[in-house]
Amino acid sequence: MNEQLQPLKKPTKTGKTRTGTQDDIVYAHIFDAILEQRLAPGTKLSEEALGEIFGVSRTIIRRALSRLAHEGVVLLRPNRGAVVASPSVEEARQIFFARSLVEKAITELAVQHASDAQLAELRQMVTDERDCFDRGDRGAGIRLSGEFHLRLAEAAKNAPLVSFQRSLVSQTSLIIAQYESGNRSHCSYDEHNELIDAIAARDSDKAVRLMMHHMDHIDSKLNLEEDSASGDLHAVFSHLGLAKKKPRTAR
Amino acid sequence: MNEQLQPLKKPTKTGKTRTGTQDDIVYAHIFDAILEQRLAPGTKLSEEALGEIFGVSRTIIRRALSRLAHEGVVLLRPNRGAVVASPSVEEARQIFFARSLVEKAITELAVQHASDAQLAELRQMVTDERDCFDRGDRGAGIRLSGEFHLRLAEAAKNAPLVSFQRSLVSQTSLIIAQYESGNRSHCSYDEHNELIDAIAARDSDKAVRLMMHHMDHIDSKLNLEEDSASGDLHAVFSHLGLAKKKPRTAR
DNA sequence: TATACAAGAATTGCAAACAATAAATCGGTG
DNA sequence: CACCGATTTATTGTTTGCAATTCTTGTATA
Repeated sequence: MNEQLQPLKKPTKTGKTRTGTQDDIVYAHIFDAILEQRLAPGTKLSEEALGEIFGVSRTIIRRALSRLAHEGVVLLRPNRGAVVASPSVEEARQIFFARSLVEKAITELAVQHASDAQLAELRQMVTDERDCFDRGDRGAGIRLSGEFHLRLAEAAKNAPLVSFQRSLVSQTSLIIAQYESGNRSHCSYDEHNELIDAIAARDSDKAVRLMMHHMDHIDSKLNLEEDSASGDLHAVFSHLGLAKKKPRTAR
Repeated sequence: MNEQLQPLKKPTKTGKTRTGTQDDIVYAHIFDAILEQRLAPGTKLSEEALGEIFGVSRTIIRRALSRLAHEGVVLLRPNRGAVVASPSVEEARQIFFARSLVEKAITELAVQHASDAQLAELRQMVTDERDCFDRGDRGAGIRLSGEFHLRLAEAAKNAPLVSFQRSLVSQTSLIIAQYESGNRSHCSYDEHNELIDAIAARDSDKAVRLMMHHMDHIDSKLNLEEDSASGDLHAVFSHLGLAKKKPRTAR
């Protein structure tokens, strides 16, 4: 009577077998679902529904949602529940700016501090990433691409930057899933490999240059110029210019 | 019977009258107490005790502690409760590195985007800060000094950076409270004023130079070289050299 | 005397019940 | 027929109680 449908294993395909607390497991499941776009931006995340799905109480769900909100992939409106975040173009720009800043610093630090073991692990991740795209699993590919940057941050050995990077990568993945233009060739694993080479050679200038180019590359793949179809109805129909102003002149 | 001892007003002396949800109120109270060093690093934060103090349930306390843990001012150990964080020297270095990075970017952005109203508000904050130090309220001074940098980040108009800055400023305040050397003349409100002048003049180079100097100044006021008294008993008494090695040679 | 073990106490983790708030539907009215 | 308001419903916010884990302290033994 106490047994769950399934004792809630973590879904990550990356070999993370760490069987964390329920909290972490639910968090990871929702997180992955969002980043793999199985949960579209704007989707409402009902506490009760999620609790039933995962076989846990709302307390757990609530905490997981709180963590996700902290990372910016979930929007938590008071008394109105949680929805999958849908970054606006302006927010996307801000995130990219911050991320470029952080990636530059991380690259410089990684050149100084990355161990050979960490570099080997990064290479393995690039391989996994390529496999995903070859297999056609675009969602997992995007997620692994993000995890690559997160691991690189860990190699930089600066805890606050890692934490910030985690948030930025999550949101970036969301943006990519939301704004990426048609061609799916954003798969940048070769750029990742070049980057590892430069870091392994301890060539700071080259590594930074590659990273910046990589960022520009990702950015250029998105169509952030005009608002693509968003959930904002007002924005969608604003060009019609037939907004019904409330007839009451003063109140 | 439902009435509280005091309906939990926010403690901030900065005029933030926004009466948020209970969650926010408790969060702000603990936050300020830590930053003003009324709660020393290492202090255990019992959920039940705090709940009784604030007149709310453990649930609220728990959430507040979770937020504080996210910002790094509280350490949340599973099944072991929460304690006020006590950053190590290495952690302090990492935080300062990240913060210098972020402050530089924020300064550049603030030069571009800060409105006159925001600059006026910043000047007011510096005045308040000076008043605090004149009044001898060191704790509040440290906190206001941090809030100045947070407001400056808001003037930069980049939400992710603001969020990160909030975390960094909190931890920096904790570090200052923990590691500041004797002389209390760290009060850097004049440097803050100079900084505002440069930003108001839209002189990016000068503003950045002043900010970097300001960071170095704060850094130099700390004695991060040797571990000062921490909660680690082993470290405190290590010089005595009478550590009892466990007699068992192998096990 | 020091170590190992065990029982007790205290504290956190979790879940279900209760209360409050916002959305939605239905009915009334100009 | 459109618009405004009250009731109903659904969902979130909060409290309380129970279960599980950990820390402490006391006791026995080598």
